[in-house]
Amino acid sequence: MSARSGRVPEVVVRRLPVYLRVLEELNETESPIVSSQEIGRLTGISPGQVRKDLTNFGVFGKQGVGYRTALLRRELRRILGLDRLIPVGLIGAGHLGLAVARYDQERERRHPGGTCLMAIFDKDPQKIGTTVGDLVIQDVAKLEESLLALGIRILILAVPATEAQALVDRAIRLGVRAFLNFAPVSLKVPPGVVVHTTDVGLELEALAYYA
Amino acid sequence: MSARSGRVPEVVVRRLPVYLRVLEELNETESPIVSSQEIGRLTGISPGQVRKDLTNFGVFGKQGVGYRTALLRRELRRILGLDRLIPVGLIGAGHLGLAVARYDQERERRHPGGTCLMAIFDKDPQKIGTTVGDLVIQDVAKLEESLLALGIRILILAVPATEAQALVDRAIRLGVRAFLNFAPVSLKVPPGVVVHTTDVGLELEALAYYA
DNA sequence: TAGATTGTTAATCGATTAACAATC
DNA sequence: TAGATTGTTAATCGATTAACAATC
Repeated sequence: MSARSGRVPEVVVRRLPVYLRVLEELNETESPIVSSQEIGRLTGISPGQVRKDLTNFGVFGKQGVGYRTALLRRELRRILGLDRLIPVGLIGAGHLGLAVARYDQERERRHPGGTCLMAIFDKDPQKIGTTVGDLVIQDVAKLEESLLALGIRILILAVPATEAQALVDRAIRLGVRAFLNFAPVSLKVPPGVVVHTTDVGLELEALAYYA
Repeated sequence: MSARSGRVPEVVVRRLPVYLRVLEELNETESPIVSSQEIGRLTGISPGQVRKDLTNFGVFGKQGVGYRTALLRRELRRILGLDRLIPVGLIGAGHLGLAVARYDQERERRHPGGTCLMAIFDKDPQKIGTTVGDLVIQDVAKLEESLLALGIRILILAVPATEAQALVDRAIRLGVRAFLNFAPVSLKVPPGVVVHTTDVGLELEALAYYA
């Protein structure tokens, strides 16, 4: 989880998709306008926080009125870069990797646009060539050429802990700067590269404290 | 992600399993003693932070020397409650649920003790009765009696967003106070109940900002 | 206009870092 | 003892909250 050079705190960037989600769920006709209070109620984030977060990126509301739902939704998509196709790759077609792939394909079906899973890699010859949805699992040996050909900009890692670092290093060399890591290992990356790690083991052990 | 009444910040509790992991990976004979500097190097957390976090729970080191590896490991397990069996349940035997179950069974095989997945629930009659490792998938209709019988204290949710809140409410009524939620929805829980949500969709959208 | 809600500043809160006395 | 490292306090940093002027 490396900080990026930019000026907007990561904690703010992580809240933007939460705002976007409630805006996507709001009915356009019923709620053409939405207030920071309403967004706060739907997300559990304070209205002041919502307004402060948004002002990091510009002025989107009208005083005394609120935010135009459609406009704010569009702006958030633009800020996050989701107004364009963002090709995503996945390495590791084990149980977890396949689950994430299917989960994401379903998510894309419901909310098209933005991130799009475009390649799955594995090193197991038994898996290479088989399909997941409309994707064919590729040999990870061809990672470099495939990442470049598809313009992959986010890479999901669902591989054993021992293999994750080497794969990240290879992908960074090709210009990938954003990783979602499911391997139970903390990855070393240079400044400007962001890694979000989701580690079920660590989560359970932290929850044990409260259980 | 609700705050707990206790005095130790959640951000500290979340670092404890990270410390524990490096202590478990350290070779006892090679490193009978470990310094905060070494822990810091292995985790990417500053040595001062390591010491400060630990002093929330007591005095475990020796000035001028460091921490006895075995002792600190044992103390961290005790602090987190991992010195006793913590029964864990899982609802949802879809792709993601099954992947998490298998991932966790593998984790337990390698590091026995502490959290232990003891029940899997689903509502699909086709899945009920089938096995995952040595666990038989149970009917979620029997959630209440099974949670009580097994003494489940952490519940993992791998169900559709629409079903998560109702299931959390049922489990809270039975005394479950810790949840690991994979459903793409923010759950409302009373004070004293902790929910850690892992949402692949939100993660990807936040990463899009950096991609 | 009166009422409402934003954008923004100032105050508060909390976490991290720096630094060092204690002490092994 | 001399060197090293903890435990702890003070200083810094950053994020959240409160409050309100601007203005629709």
